[in-house]
Amino acid sequence: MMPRTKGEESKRKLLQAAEELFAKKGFQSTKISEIVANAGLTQAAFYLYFKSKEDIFQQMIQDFDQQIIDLSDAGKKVVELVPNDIKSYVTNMFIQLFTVLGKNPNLTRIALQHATESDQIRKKIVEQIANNMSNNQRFGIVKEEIDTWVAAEAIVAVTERLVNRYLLTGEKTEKELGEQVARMFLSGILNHSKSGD
Amino acid sequence: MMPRTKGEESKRKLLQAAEELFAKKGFQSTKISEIVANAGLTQAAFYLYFKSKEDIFQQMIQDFDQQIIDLSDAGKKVVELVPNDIKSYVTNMFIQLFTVLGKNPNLTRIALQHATESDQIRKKIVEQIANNMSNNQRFGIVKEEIDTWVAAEAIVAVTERLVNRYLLTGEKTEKELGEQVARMFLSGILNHSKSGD
Amino acid sequence: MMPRTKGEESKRKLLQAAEELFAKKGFQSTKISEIVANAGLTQAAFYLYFKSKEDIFQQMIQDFDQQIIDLSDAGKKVVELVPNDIKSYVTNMFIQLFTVLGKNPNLTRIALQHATESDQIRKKIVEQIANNMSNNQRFGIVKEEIDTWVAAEAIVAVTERLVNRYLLTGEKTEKELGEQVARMFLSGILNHSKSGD
Amino acid sequence: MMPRTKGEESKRKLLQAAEELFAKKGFQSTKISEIVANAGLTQAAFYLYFKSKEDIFQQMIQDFDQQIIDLSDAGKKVVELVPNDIKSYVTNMFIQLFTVLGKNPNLTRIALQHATESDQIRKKIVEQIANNMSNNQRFGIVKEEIDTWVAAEAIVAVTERLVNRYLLTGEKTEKELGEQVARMFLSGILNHSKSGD
DNA sequence: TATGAATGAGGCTTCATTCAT
DNA sequence: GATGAATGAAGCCTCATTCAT
Repeated sequence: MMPRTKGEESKRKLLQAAEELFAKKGFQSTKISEIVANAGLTQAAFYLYFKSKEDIFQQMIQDFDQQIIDLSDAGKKVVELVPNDIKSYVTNMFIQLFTVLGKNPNLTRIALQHATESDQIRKKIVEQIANNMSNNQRFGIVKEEIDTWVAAEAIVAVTERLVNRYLLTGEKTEKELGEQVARMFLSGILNHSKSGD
Repeated sequence: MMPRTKGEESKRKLLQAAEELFAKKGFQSTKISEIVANAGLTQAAFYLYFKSKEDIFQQMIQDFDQQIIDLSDAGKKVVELVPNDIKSYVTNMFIQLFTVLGKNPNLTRIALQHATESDQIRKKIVEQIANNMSNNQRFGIVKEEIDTWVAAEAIVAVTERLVNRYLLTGEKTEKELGEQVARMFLSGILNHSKSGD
Repeated sequence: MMPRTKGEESKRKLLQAAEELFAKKGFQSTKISEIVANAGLTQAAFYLYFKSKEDIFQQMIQDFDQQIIDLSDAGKKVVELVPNDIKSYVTNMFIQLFTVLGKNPNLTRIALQHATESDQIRKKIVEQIANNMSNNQRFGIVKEEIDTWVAAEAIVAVTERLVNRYLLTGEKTEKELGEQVARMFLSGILNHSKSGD
Repeated sequence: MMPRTKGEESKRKLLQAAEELFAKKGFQSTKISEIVANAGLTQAAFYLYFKSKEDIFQQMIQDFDQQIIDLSDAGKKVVELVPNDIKSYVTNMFIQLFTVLGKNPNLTRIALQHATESDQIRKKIVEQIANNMSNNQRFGIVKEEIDTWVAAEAIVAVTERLVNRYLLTGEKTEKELGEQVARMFLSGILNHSKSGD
């Protein structure tokens, strides 16, 4: 994990600098000159490791993308379980979502902003949540009248925004947010169950 | 409403073109050359009506800003009413919100994206909703344990996203979305009332 | 002299405005938009009276040029006279020079600055003075060892500068400057004569 | 003195080209495209070394400014000496002045033309000469009736013009001009002394 | 006699990218 | 593995000038 060679170290520095700048100023507004300055290198060095500005962006997203996929896969496995305590299950899922996105606030911001890419990533997350929810709808856990795609979009939008607004600023923790959101959505989405509050 | 002079017509065309492009590609990525091309004018003409790219943006936002303020004011008046049918009241509020933002999907997208400005506008909307909700909290209508600011941010985030995802594409109407969202949030936010479904 | 028609009046206003601006900011830095603004007209109107920016400049210079030629001619006539009082004659010449240039401080400034033109006008003035002086050299009035062309250039340079520095600012009058300059140059240029101080 | 690195060499070429063009065509009329063309570089290269057109101008002036200050300081030291041979002293001063300005004919022209800056630089030179002269006036060397500031302005104007007219063209040397000018001004400014011609 | 509207050409400046060392 | 130097392409903006009315 720790870079061995000087080259790997330089590349890491560049990725790090780019991540911070992209998050702070957006992709377009971030200049290569700024990235290399923040990384303590020259502009030419940048092109030793990346083919273009777009390239560094892609490489940056990839890792993040993988984490999302992992979350997604984890999600799939949980689907089959019919939880005793639905409420805590859902709350947990929210906390998980906040945790993944909150661990990479910069990447979250970047990924969900960059036009083309964001749609890809967002789509993956939304898809995973929607499928999950549809499944639970078949089990009678999620209300019939809920449009699971709309709900999934809503959940992602809320999570994304609250990460930026409260997690990034340190005003609230993953747990607090997860609980708040669960509370807001739960009884709207789930059927009245004995496990409700 | 219809511009009388040629100049006014040209300015309108430029604003129109800019709005579409800003919404589609973002402020930074939109080139003045594209705006004027879409408006059927030359680049020099642009500067007959706007001092800079930032200027056209500001002028564009102003109108929208006013509509938001109007909505805000309308909202304040409704606060005092203790509705018999809370559910339909809230649903209505959501439909209203979708309608205002949905009427200006481009502007919504632009305003809520452009760094500095977005914070201003978003803040106004969120503030209005949060205050409204806090009021209702005092009346015992909204649950104690809800953080109204978090909830308001959530509502705006959801609305914004669904407008872009479903209203803009024509896949759903304001009414459909308003009802869906009300359904999702309602029982999470409101106390169990006889007016619930 | 007073313009009869509206057109003449407009043209006069434009010339007036241009003169002031050219003098204050130079030819290049003065924009047509500024000229017409100062004249209370539109840019299109400008082209009713002048073919181009260069054109208004030329027309402006012409009048001035004529005055210089007139001074020149007057100078020639005086040459033949062998004055009794050389000192007062020279002083007078200086006062005259200051008067002509001082009457048109703007034009002086403009004419002597605008690259191409200035050389023409300056040349005329210098030539006239140099010839005059050479003549007087033959009469033994001006010292043999004086290079009359150098002296003439010097005289014009001094006059030009002092007009700008002291006449334009109102700090000194033509008379004062004429006398000062005469005093400075006289005994350097003229042979010791009984009319010296 | 000779630039070591390629970059320094390029910067030097740009300064050189700019100097010539500014002198020939004035600041405003000189385009950056012309400067870089004359320096054999591209327009982008210009911005490797200078922040703007104004910037290259400032850097150019600085050196010159320093030389003027040095001359000024040298001048101050000489003030105290009551020279035996005033004439040769003054002649020398003129030769010195011609030499400094003549060594940088372009800069002289530029510095004394560019509005804001020129006033600064000209003022410095004029001030130095005027003070010098006032001092000598107290010693009875310079005539009472001479306005030393007017005289100083005159001297600078003459020097400036003759440098451009005769030194730049190679028609006359510093020595020749210095002597001519000394001759013209000397007896006008100085009291009749045994050291006069 | 004048104006409202528009434009072509060109200026300054920025930036991602390349290449020789 | 890195840098100093340079560039091409493109962006924003200005300004003298034109033309229909």
